[in-house]
Amino acid sequence: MKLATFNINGIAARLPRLLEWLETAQPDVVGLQEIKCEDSRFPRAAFEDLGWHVETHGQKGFNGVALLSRHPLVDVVRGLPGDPDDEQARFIEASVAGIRIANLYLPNGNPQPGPKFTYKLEWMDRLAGRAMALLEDEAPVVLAGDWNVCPTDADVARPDMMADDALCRPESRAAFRRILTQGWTEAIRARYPTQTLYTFWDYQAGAWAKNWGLRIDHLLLSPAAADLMVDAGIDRDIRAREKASDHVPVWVELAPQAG
DNA sequence: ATGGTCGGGAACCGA
Repeated sequence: MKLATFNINGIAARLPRLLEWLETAQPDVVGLQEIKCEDSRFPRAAFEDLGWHVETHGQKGFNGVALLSRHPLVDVVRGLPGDPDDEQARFIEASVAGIRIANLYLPNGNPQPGPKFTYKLEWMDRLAGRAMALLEDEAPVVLAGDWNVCPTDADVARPDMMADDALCRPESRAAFRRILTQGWTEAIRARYPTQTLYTFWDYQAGAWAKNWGLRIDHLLLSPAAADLMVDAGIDRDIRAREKASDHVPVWVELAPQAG
């Protein structure tokens, strides 16, 4: 079972690139972030005609997440539990083939300090609560998404330039570590402990050409899921394509479950 | 060159 996360930065602009990548990468489940459209405007048929199951949680213009799956998606939860007043579409969760997957688009938090940074930290605190609850699940669990957190300076090409950025602030990193230490395994760092790896390159200032990247898209595995991990990777090359997203897909391959 | 690049959606905001 291959599970992936991909911030596509607008489904309307990215549909051809996304379909290409699905064809070549052959994932079983994909968490998309920044679909940037209402549910009614998501091009469901483009995926359903190819055999995908589709669940969306969108909003007009910004944010928005979706799940694509080769197998049926059941027990869908839309919105991060814990704050009924939160109107931002950043979280969708479902079960597929005995695995629970939460797909998240964590708030960016810039500029910091400020209300957006406060919202980011509140959102991470709420996510920590949901993550803790999910660890009680009998199924293997994967927390997938654009976390908008560089866990360490090794995940930042230009740490000096990013020191005051909400993606790198000690408060953001501490909140990320608090979730990790509940018992989650970060798939890419487990698979590649010391490699310099990025998942995002800004459109500005020739960041891709200079490899000024950030590693902010992560897959966190519950202990049961980590036991099943056979491989993980970052599909870096598609960043070079015309009309590419500023993020690239990150994936993990889990072995079939016993029994 | 005191900007630079995208996407959404129709003037700017978000990243």
